[in-house]
Amino acid sequence: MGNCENVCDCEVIHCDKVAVAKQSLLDDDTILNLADFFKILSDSTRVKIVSILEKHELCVCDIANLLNMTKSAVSHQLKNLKDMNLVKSRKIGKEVWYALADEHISKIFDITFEHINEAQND
Amino acid sequence: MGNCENVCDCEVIHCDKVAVAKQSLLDDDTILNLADFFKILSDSTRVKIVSILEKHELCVCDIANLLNMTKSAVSHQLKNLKDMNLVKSRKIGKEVWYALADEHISKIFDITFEHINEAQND
DNA sequence: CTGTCAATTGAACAGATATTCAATTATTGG
DNA sequence: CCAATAATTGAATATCTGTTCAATTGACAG
Repeated sequence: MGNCENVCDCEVIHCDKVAVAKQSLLDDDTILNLADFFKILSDSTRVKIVSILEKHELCVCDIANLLNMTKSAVSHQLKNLKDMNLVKSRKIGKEVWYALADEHISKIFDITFEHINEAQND
Repeated sequence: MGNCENVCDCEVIHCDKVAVAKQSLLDDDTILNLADFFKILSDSTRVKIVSILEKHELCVCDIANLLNMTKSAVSHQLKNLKDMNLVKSRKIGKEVWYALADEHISKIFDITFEHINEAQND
């Protein structure tokens, strides 16, 4: 202890363990991509939208009615979801129909359910 | 169109589709649990911590050194992670060792990687 | 062309959140 | 008991984010 550089406000660290851990650190880009992906699912409104589009293709107005929200608020969130490649859209006349773009989301939701349910049994 | 109640600022919606979608809506509690779970992974610092603890049990000071952050900042985030049952801790003397509490996270990370990588090939 | 309506957009505001800083707690060794 | 130190805690601040509101765009019908 103390024979390796401390870059924070600690005096004693476990140098060998830290050195090993440092080698398997993910690069910043990967970390940021992961965080950004989870961030898009960190809001109730967006989770609702995704869980709906998982099963139904709907237009903005439909979703707004389902969630009892304004078109504007829904549209803003749909844009966020689209930017992150979670939903896709197709325009038909004046309406824009949205659907889920990726089947990974369903898997992630399922595993997350498992985690939540198990965590509650503690 | 127009023969079902509009609760938002839209005039025309697809009543039948909305009615069907309404039946399969997840309840608010479930939605909130999902969003809260993803929220905990929506921050770079916490993703880093989780990805480290995925492979190594470390104390607060070790993590702070690895991430070049203060103990305080790391401790705050570890508390958040622990509150959401993502990490567990054991105290040995003055040190507190943290480790991953749930193996679901690794699966979720893997699937998310797939999604990110595929999305980039568009 | 003109009016209507679904959808998007940008600015503004209110609420949430990550880090910092200072103070405190808990444990060990002398 | 006292000093040292790993860790936690709470308040404060700066930044980020979701919704609202008003204005605009784009497509269709007459």
